[in-house]
Formats: sequence, structure tokens, C-alpha cells
Amino acid sequence: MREFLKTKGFKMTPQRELIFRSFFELTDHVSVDELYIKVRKKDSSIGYSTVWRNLKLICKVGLAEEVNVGDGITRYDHITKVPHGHLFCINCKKLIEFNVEQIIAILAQTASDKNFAPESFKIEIQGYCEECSKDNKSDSNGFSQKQQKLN
Amino acid sequence: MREFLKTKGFKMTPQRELIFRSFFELTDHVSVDELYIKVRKKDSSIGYSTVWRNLKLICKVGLAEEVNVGDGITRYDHITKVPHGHLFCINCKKLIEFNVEQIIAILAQTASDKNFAPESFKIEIQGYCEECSKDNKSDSNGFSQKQQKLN
DNA sequence: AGTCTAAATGAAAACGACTTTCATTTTCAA
DNA sequence: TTGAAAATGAAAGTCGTTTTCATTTAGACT
Repeated sequence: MREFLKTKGFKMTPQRELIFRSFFELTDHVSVDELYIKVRKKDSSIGYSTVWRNLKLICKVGLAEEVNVGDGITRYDHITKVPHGHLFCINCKKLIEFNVEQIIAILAQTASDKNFAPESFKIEIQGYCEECSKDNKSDSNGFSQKQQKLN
Repeated sequence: MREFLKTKGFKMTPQRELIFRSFFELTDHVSVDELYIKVRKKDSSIGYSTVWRNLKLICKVGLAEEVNVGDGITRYDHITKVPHGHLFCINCKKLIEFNVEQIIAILAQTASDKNFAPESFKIEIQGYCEECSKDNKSDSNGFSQKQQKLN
């Protein structure tokens, strides 16, 4: 990792090491806050902005990407070889991945038809996961939690 | 419109009338700021929060929905009968719609396979539109404009 | 090992879109 | 006409994100 970063002009530091490690240990999508909390448990002197900057850096060097489901929180997703879509549970905020090969093929064709040069694809289903759909039958008006309230 | 709102417990006002009219005149996706500017040209005494609240109201009564492409700006999209995806130009911020019937069918199946109860689908391609891809060959690292800068 | 420069850090402040508050005005049903 | 509920405008508040700035540190080069 140190060498990898060096080739891109970045230095390794103890803080960075810890942040990178912590991020790659996780398998799910993490927000800055979540990673900050996790990292703080190991080194409580690390600042929030350092965590933030390093997540941005991980994206910049191509090892993660931002996921934005519209609830106002940016999450960071490991970049895997296979592109995937997200099932986002409106209730428990869980993100579940699913395969989108077939869909990407269709989208690539769509873009091409419209002379649009695609950089990335976003495929997302919002709804209720298996657990949450058991109880949560009501309250589904299409607004996100945050936007639910209106006066 | 007045009657329609009345049935839902809302009142009509001159400001609301103007805001609704202005919104429905537009065919494209508008942000609060954009609508605020448009509305101000007709009545410069209208407040920003009134425009914001009325866009929320239009959503609430089911005539529009929020679109969030991850650039930090919420746009409001007219609800049409046909569901559609969005081509978002990273450069000029234009949103272009496209048909997604086939894809929705696949996604519905996917959700069903995972016992996920879908409420809405989001299908989006980020990239460069025909005009912008003519010059903008560089600068495509997957970051949105806003997130481009890092220190 | 010592020195230098660019990069990295932490704390705090700034930013910006969104949302709420509050005093006042307006709508509309009775 | 009148009163309760809803709507408005201005201003302030919220909150995740981003930048600033003074200081420290990494790593290249003597």
C-alpha cells in the first residue's frame, strides 16, 4: 500500500495506515461518521477531517467510490470487479448489493443510442428489506425518512 | 387545482398559484433555486421558503418527485405515467430521460428474488452528453464536479 | 544522521443546501 | 363577519461536507 501510494505521489502515515486498514476490513458501505467512530477506537487523536480526507483519497486512487442514495449521507463502497446495484432499505438503511450485468448491457446500448458517453451507472431499488417489510406495511409515500416531514 | 388541493386539506394562495403554474410550465427538472428565480421574476416578494415548501407540497400531493443525482442539489421531476431513467451530464448538469420499462421488469424480479419490497427504482447514467463529450475528453475520474477537488 | 520541501494532520471555522421557527397575514368554512 | 387553521416571508438553525491555517511529519537528498 505504501508503495502503491508513493507511485501516485502520496505519503504513508500512521493515521492513514489505520484509516485504510479500517476501511478495507469492512465489507459494507460506510459513512465518514461510521469510519471515524471505528478509527477513533484505535486512536482517539485522529481528527474527523483526516478520516474524511482519506476516504476521499481512497476514492481518488480508485479503491472505493461514493454512493449516494439521497438520504443526505455519503457512503463509501469498495470497488469490486463486478459492477452492482443497490437495494436500499428505507427503514433500516441497509444497503444490499445485486448483480447488474444484464442491465448494464442495456444501459450501455441506451447511452450509445443517444450519443451519450457514460462514465458510471447507478441502479438502485428503494424499499423494504425482508426483515423490515414484516412490520413496516404503512408509511410508504415515496419520501425518504429525512424528507418525510412537511411542516 | 384549487379544488384538488382543497380535497387534501390545503388552501390556495396567490403565491402558491404562481409557484405551481411556474413549475408546471417547465418541462425539465428544476431545483428550488431555479424555480425561485423564475418565480421572482413575476413576483419579487415571494420568499425562498415558500417556493421550497410548495415544491415539497407538489411532491406530497403526488405531482412531482425529488431526483437526487449526488451533486448535492435536489431537483424536482414531473411525475409522468411512464417511469424513466436519467442520463446526467457531469459537465452541463443536464438531465435527459430515457425509457426503462425493460429494466424495471428485471429489477422487479431481482427484488422479488430477494424478498425485498420495492417502493421505487432509480436508474441513472452519469457521463457526458453529446455536446459536452465533443470537447470534454479529459477530467473523467468518476468524481462529480463538486467532489473533483481534493486539497 | 541532518536538512529540506511537500504532504499530512487536527482543530476550528466556513460553506451551502435544506429545514424550521416565529410573528404576521390570509384563506375559507361556519 | 369572524375565528381557527393554514400559509407566508425573513431570519435563524441544522447538518453533512469542505476548507483554512498553524503545526507536524514523511521521505528524498545530501
